[in-house]
Amino acid sequence: MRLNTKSAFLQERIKFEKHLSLSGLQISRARKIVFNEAIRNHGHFTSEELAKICFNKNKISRATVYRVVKDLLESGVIRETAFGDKHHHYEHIYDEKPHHHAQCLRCHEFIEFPDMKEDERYRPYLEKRGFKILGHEMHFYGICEKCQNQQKMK
Amino acid sequence: MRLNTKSAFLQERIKFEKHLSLSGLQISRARKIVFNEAIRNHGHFTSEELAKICFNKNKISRATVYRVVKDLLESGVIRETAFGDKHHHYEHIYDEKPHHHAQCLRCHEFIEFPDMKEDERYRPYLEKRGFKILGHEMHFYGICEKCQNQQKMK
DNA sequence: TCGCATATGAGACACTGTATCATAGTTAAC
DNA sequence: GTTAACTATGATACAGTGTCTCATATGCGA
Repeated sequence: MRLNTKSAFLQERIKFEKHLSLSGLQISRARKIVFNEAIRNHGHFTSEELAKICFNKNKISRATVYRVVKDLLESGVIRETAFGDKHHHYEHIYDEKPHHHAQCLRCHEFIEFPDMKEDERYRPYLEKRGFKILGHEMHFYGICEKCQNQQKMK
Repeated sequence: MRLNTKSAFLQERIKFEKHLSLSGLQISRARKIVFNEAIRNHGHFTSEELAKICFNKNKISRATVYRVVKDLLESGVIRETAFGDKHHHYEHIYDEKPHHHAQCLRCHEFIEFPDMKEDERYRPYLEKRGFKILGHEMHFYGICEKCQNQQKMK
């Protein structure tokens, strides 16, 4: 964990609250709780998982959690990771180094690798078309080392 | 459209049929029809859209289309685009220039932009870890121009 | 504190993708 | 061409995810 963890957390909260007020939304109890649980979670999570946690701890309803997840996404506090199964996966950005994912088509395991800022060359193209970029992900797919070896053994 | 369109189409069909026979699957009427409709479609499509087309034209049932889409995926004729709304999106690979996608979080519309080969710098990193890369996609998300304007009008 | 706009919870709902199973179609051997 | 064995199909039911509705509760500016 980095030294600036506390202030990074605060920055995220400020980012979120700023987004809310700019959008005419309230800083309600439910939004605070869902925000905290999303930040507390240090892996990937789905809306359903977050909803279960928030309901068990604080009786926040499923519908509300789904609604707040959208706010978190739009504020840039969490991002959607580009997975292929039928759930939406998210991860928070706070205290994380920018990274991308490579996924094995057989075992569906992930490899994370650092962001090398290669996206910068794409930005002008999208911004010229009026697209407001909130995030990006480089998504590789293929076969991981383990699965390649298993195939050889057959 | 490129000059080699016809032969490229044939190659795709051979690729598909080869996959089927290697997997012990039959080259049935339904599989031929779904293959043709997937190739005919020159944008993104979801299983549901494909199912509607195949049912209206040829009375192929929804369940069958979903099953054939899996075959098409595994044979490499179509690929899943790494997207986040609740449908799976596919596009066929035949006759397409490499490109990536940006998606609006509100209206879910896509912008396509050309591949600038920025992924090349990531390859050594993944290959060093034994990951066999079969493809990649750069995925941007944000708010499109139209949706930004709609927010302002409120 | 009051009044109004926004948020919430509970449940119903729509939709996607999968499973089941009886029937139909395909293939290969003869 | 027939037959037998296997695979594919269609119809339907089902589970799970995410959205919508609406009555009630809460937050916020005056």
